[in-house]
Amino acid sequence: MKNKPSIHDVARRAKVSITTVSRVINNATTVSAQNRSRVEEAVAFYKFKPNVSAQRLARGMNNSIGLVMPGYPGIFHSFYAIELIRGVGHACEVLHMDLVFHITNGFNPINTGNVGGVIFADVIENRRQVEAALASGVPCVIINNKADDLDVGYIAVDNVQGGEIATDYLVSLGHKKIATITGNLNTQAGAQRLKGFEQFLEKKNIPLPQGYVYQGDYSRRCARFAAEQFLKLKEPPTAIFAASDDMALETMAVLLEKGLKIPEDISIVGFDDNPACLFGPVALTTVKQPLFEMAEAAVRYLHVLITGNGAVRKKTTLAPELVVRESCSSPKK
Amino acid sequence: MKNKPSIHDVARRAKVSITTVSRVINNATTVSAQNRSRVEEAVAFYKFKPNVSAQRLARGMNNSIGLVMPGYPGIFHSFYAIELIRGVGHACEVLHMDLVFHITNGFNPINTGNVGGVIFADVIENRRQVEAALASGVPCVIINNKADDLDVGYIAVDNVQGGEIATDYLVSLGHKKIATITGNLNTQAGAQRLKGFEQFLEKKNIPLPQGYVYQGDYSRRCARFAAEQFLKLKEPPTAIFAASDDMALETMAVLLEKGLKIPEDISIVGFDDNPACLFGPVALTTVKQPLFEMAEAAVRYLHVLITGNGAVRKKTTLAPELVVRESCSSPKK
DNA sequence: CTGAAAGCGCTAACAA
DNA sequence: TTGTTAGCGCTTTCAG
Repeated sequence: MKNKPSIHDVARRAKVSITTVSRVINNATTVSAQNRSRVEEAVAFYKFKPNVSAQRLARGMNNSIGLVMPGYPGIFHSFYAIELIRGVGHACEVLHMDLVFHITNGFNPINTGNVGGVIFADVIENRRQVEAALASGVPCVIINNKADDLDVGYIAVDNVQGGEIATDYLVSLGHKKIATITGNLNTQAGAQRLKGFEQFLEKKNIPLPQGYVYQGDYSRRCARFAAEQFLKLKEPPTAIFAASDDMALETMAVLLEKGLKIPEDISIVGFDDNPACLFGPVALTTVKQPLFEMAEAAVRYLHVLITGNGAVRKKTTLAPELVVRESCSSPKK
Repeated sequence: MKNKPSIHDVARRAKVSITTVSRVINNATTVSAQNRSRVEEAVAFYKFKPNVSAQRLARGMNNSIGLVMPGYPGIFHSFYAIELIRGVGHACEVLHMDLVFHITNGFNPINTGNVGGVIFADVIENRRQVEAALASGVPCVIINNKADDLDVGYIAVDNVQGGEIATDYLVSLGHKKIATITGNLNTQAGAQRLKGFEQFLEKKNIPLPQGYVYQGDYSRRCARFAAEQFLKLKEPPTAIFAASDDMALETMAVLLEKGLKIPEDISIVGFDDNPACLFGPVALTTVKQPLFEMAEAAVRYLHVLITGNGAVRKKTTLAPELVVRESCSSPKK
């Protein structure tokens, strides 16, 4: 249980001042080659690692970013959340920032004093936390929620457009009876995908009968119920737009179990581009959203704000993209 | 962009010393009611939050824990990893510790100087990181890997036993032709579940024909291949033990597609107790391992080591448990 | 190119 | 119960 070596130990061994050691650590150019190599030797000798707390305190700045995610059940098993975590984690590693991870119930205020910036993975029931963070002065950015009423940067996918392109594709194939299984409508993504769907149908004068909109929550479970409901309708849909790939997959499973053929009997389009959908009986046609990239962009955004060098666009909207595979075709006559 | 209030501002407004403020912040009992309420008023007035870096520096101690996870592709989409993250996150929140999240490729040394303790979510290709962390003197704990050759605490499930109880159940049902789809055999869990499987079969003198062990990697993709292989055998198995629920699910899907009935034609047991397996056409019989609890236990373990109060058991092995549902029955005569 | 000295904001003896 | 006083380990002027 040895004491950790400090900058003083290194300085003593290298026979220089702690200032010089500090310079070497921070790659300052103003150190003679001789001193530099002596310091490096001493650093190696002691396996010296600077104390991050001391650095942060002295610099008055913090190179760690907080990722706050809503803690509602199931979110951590969604492709969405995982991709964000991966993207944020990866970008942090590249930029040598620490990722501190907060799960929030929406009530406990997260301690923003402790991080240099914070990413809100979504804003569902935690607006107050965003406001508190903003008020405290830490740089913030919101992912996947166009918070236009808040003075905060965001990086979001255009989910209305996502709903539209999925629907457009189905309509272009000739479908007139299109149902949807929505995501959790408390999430902006869920609400906007539905909006895109309804909006496009209206524009094309395609009716949306009662029972064609099943209010889901992104879970496989509800997709199962939804699919069963749709099948019981007197006029079952010939195509289904599911607001997540997980739900689309479960829908397909139900349909297959009932002996239906995909896409011959019924077409499905999902949302996410979850790689799990490449395998299985029928490769899923879906709407791809650049989750990983969004997450990375959020980290870079904060990095610029924290370090103060560079400029950023405050509000970024990314376009989703249709990925055509095998789960859709024209309806049978 | 106001400057953050410091303890001095609070002290000045409350007309006390900074020490008293510090005492209030840290819930010391030795503060008069009067002073306490004045400090509280001032804290509220300034919305004062202590600077965590300064606290850590002054205390010489760090209440944050690092979670190190291997970064190989796909891990973040596994039930296993997600449950660990959830468990660690939850426990950290309860204990007021920060969770700093490290994704590692096994090469970059993680900076342990920066956390009070570290949890290794598994030890696959990162033994050197564990050794480095240990050498640096930070408290460490390993989850789900019985690293008996390292002087470090661990909390692990008995995966050999897990493989045994799954096999035992199948054997007790009367099966003689049992195949397995293994996990990634580079993981201890994968190797040990296979060991339990083989060991039990040997004990019961049940032959294990060539082709009955498919070396998988926990992914759905390989489960699909495995299932197809098994079906092509001249003597297909009447039961399959899959080393993860994901693989079991995909196996069931393949079997169902081929027109087989579960469990009448073939029995399946999985591993994990992933809630996704409750739904679907046939509820999966599986081996439950307490992932969330393991993760929580790891955090508590470190918390004790870091704060120095309390005692801990250094090596903990948890027993897995069979969860019987509907995917197994006796083989047809 | 180098080092002395003054903090960063807070905690923890130690006295009072 | 309170305040004074040293640091915690590092960065950063500012002289030299």
